[in-house]
Amino acid sequence: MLVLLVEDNRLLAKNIIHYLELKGIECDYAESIMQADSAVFSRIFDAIILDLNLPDGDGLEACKRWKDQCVISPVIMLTARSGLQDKLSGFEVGADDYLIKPFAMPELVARLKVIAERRPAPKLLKIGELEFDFAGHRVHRLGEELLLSRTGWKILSLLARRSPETVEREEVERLLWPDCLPDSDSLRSHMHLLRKIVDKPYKHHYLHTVRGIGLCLKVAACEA
Amino acid sequence: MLVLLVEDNRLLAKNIIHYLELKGIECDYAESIMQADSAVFSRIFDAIILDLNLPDGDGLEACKRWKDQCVISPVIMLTARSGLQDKLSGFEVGADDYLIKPFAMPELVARLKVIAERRPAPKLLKIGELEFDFAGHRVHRLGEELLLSRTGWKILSLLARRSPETVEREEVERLLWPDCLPDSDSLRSHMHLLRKIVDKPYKHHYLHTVRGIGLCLKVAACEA
DNA sequence: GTCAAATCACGTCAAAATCACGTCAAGAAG
DNA sequence: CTTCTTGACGTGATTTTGACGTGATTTGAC
Repeated sequence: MLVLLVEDNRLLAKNIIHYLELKGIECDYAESIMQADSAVFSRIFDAIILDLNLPDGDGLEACKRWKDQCVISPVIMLTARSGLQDKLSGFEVGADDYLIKPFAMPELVARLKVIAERRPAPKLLKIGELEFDFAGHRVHRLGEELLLSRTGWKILSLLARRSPETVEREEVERLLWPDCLPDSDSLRSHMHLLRKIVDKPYKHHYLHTVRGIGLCLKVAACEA
Repeated sequence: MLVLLVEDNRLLAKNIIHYLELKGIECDYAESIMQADSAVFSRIFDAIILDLNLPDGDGLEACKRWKDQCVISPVIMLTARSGLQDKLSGFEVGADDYLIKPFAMPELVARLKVIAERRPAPKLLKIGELEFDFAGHRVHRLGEELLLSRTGWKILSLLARRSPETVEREEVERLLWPDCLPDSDSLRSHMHLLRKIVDKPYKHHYLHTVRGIGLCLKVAACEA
């Protein structure tokens, strides 16, 4: 089991990580929302432990954003906010469980196990004629499956999660080549390949280039 | 949504039922374990609210029995027993959530909604011609038992639990070698062995490779 | 201000390099 | 003995690279 711990209190974090590892649970660690974002979108966790008071923003917002963007991993909120309204806000933005500080480690582990083993049924995201299944890593257009390469899927799913926002070129490149951006501009080729599969065979085009900015995936105005 | 409320305090029960119905949640009612048993085995509930102190026995035992007998409805325990050990016992026997009395109705509803949407972790599972017995660590295909190695079982059961999701290669490897991922790619060999037993002797193939992503086990489109 | 040249961002394509995977067999570990 | 690991090989898919064309945008001299 692999969990992501998002917690800015380093001492507490260290204790949690240590305890989880004793219990055979592997643990990635983020101490800010920014760090958490890049972790969440780069791999799938069996669960995310989310503190709500973070230096660079509110955990509630982050959780809502993740759920809106079809992040599958279940989220357990870990916080000192103990009011009923606080809890309800947590569940409102998609939390799978809510544990109040101070808490007992064994209870955290018990709840982690429950939410990790019983995942929510995968939801499908529809954008026009496109239908995304993030859990199955598949896309369909008008019922037909689009056979994408690994890179093609990565690009398209990022754009879908952000749709109809425009995603900056650089961000797409960071997703594809996290270590070092390529000297040449091979993203162009990938977009070409992607378009050939996603848009070319169909009437309407969903992949758009915003010159000088980046890329976006959205329903064409004329179609809507 | 249909829930089963198991609670011997009639006044509290009436309040809960009333509140749930306000929220559009249908509610069956049992005031003893005996009544609960007959309800649980006669229909499938989206969730079961289970009080632990009942006139004819302990809720913990009932819960354990249900889970042992593959009742898939999630159970939320509702009790005055607030000790850590009580909670752990609850999760131990398969509870999906644990709420301490006194509680706020809106929180109960929020938690009900979360657990009702989750996919259950069954002990028996059928996927096409395959039949899994997770407790007994056995698989049958068309009635014949498949004799798997320890590793083979681990891989296949993970894929089955997640079916029809695609499980990332890395996650399968983490399951097999929790400590350190192997330098060489021996998962390929295991898949080869596994396919020889699971798929090769039969017409339809269930094990699929999603190139660049991972593996999945599912009923082929053409078969359905 | 305006016009043309230079520059830039992008689409297109194909060849080459690389990678992921299925297959198998021999050896190691239990 | 069975099971697991390793490594080698072949194949086809994927990714990268670089070259070329086009139209937009900037630049700078007039």
